[in-house]
Amino acid sequence: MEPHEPDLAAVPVTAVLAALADDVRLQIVRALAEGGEAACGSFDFGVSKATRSHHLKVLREAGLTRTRAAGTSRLVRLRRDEVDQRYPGLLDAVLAPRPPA
Amino acid sequence: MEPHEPDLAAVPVTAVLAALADDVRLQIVRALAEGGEAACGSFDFGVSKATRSHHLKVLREAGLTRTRAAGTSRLVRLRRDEVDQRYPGLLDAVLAPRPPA
DNA sequence: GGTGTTGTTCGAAAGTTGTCGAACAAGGGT
DNA sequence: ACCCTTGTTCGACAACTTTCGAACAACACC
Repeated sequence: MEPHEPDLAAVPVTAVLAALADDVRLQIVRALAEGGEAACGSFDFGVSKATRSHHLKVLREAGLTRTRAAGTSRLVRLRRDEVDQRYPGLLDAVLAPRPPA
Repeated sequence: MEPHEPDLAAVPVTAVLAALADDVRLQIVRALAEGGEAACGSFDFGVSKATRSHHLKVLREAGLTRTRAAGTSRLVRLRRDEVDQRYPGLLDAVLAPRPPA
């Protein structure tokens, strides 16, 4: 089955925000923003692979990432341009390094 | 008891995003961004007053709004400057009118 | 004091989410 | 063919969210 990667315009804002409103997922997005394309397995943030797979699905279905198969792996990348076009400044605001709490 | 209005720097990004990731709350924020200070009761988005009170609490505790008493009412306002300082572009990105889905 | 308006808090119900282990599927090696 | 690696899916469970009505608190006004 083809992965479900909706047009960003078809995803409600609240779904995009909800996708970003999780610590694990935010770390994944941060890693993708810095490192470009990466395999699912490279996101080891202390959760099981089932959980990781779930989070990647949430990001994908929120229109934030794309996934393509590559051998036994799957490579994930951020849909940066599209997100920036529809929500200019959002990723910058969310991912920017911030003064410590 | 004084309303709990944390310093924005003390609120995790994910909590801010989660606060915005709800339809009712986003409508409230939108109304505040356009109309300035407003009484709680002015946000009639088809939910009961108990629910409305809950959502305003979430926004307040995410550091997004301030509330002050005024007679029998409570006036709510967006902490726009502070939010813009800590998350430059976030509110603009989220509240901007968007091309229809 | 009593009455009405405005909000908050409580308790409960329904739904959603994050998490896991186990089972499964698809590829690449040897 | 066999196994190992990499991910996805399933079923379950706990925790959190959204929502409501009802009860309560605070204030204003007659």
